[in-house]
Amino acid sequence: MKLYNTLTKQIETFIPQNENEVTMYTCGPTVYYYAHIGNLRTYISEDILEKGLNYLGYKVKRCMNITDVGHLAGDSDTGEDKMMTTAKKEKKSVLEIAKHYTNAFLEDMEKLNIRKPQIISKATDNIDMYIKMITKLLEDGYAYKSGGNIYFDTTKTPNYYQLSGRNYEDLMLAVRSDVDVDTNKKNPFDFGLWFTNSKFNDQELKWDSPFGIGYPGWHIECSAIAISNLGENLDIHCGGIDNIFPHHTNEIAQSESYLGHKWCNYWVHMEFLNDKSGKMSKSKGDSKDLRSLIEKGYNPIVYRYFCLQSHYRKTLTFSTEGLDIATKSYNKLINKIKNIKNNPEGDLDQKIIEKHQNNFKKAFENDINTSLMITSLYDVIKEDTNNNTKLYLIKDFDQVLSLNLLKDDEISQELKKYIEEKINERNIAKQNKDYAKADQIRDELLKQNIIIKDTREGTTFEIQK
RNA sequence: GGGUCUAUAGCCAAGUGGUAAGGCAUGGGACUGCAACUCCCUGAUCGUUGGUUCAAAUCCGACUAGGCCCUCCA
Repeated sequence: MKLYNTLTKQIETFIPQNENEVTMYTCGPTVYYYAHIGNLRTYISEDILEKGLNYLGYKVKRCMNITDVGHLAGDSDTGEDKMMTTAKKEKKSVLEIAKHYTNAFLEDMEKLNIRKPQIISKATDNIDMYIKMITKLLEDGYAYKSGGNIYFDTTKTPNYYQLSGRNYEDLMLAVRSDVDVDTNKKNPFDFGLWFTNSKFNDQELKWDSPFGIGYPGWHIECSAIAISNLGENLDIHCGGIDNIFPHHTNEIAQSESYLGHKWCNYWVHMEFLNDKSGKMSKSKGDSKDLRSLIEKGYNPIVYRYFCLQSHYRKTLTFSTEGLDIATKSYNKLINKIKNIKNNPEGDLDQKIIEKHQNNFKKAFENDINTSLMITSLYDVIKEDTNNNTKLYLIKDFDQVLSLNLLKDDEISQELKKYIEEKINERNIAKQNKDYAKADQIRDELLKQNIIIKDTREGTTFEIQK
């Protein structure tokens, strides 16, 4: 298995610390609004990574956080807490907001066939661990108290800039003039671990701690949740590419300072979903969430298919045209599979099976080459072999792809009977050359999203989703 | 401005030194009462430009364009 590692900027052979089990941490959402489809692209890629590793025979222990403590909402220092902003707007408590959008997030995951991570942990459930870590970091001299807050001293970690590929001087040059400097910090890139004295006085959730009543900084959460759930040595840490700096950089600094040794071996970052103008994001105000796609009639699984055609380390341009094309392509694919499914025959050909499984594996092992994985699915469909062998392989691949390739349309007996009667009626009309009536029946069914198909074997139907 | 990534046909893309996979779309044909479905056929010398090499889309340099990060964001 080859994976691109942001830490070394190279494609490396993946070797987990335990032979058969992989620990995987994936940064989760901040639940102040519906997840953006760009966020969801990242989770789809992570899902493929997890299932692909399963396919190769690894057990995967995956953990994800849910951020339900606030982060700043605005770009400037007038910004307020995101969770607070929504809470005020919707006249609910911060926790009610968090609960609502956490559930919505889990529903989105389910609709996209993303497996729920084995461990999901809320930021607000881990305060004790933050306190434990911060206490030790203070004791060991990695952190300091200033102006009522606790900060991490970035000059204490020699490899602070490795992940981001920057250095102190570059960052100094890059300091933006429109953000006020926090005068409590010793060094400009130090970051807060615990705040009791925020510039923003509207943080709703606060906890008691040895450092005073306050709330945790933005980075300690992931470190603490990862370490307490997955142990001191992590195999893979995933997240969106924008997390490289500062979030993951800071995670490494605080985690390794706390642990006293290297923490995570492989850092895997997912590229963005853009539109023609560039990055799509919640803060940009274009609220492209999965719900709005479904309202427009798109199948969530088509969005998954759309994402899988591309590669996780390449920006993908989102457009409705692109999604329309993906819809056609996906429907065609499903149709082809249906034809195979309707004519099961033959004994499994182990040689063929092995050949295609190897191709599929190779595609995955090549830094998660999902578009090649899809290609190998098409290769199976085109292969000169019996249908049962094809079905076996399609089912096998779909364990990873999760595109509902073999899912049956759930249809009630009454509906089926009704449609069959209508088809029968139409065929009689056709025999009598009463095409007006035949077309009328076809249109009538179409209005109910039922599509009629005249094949050589007879007339079949399909329910449009 | 600094860092970093990307650049293959209309779109998504494979390709990791030996003369460009695949999917969708387009056009043509078969099938059909018409249509849809299905099937067959159909397209690019790889951003530009130098260089290395017997040989480059593939390696190196320059340039151009674009994305992302540098502020919470997948």
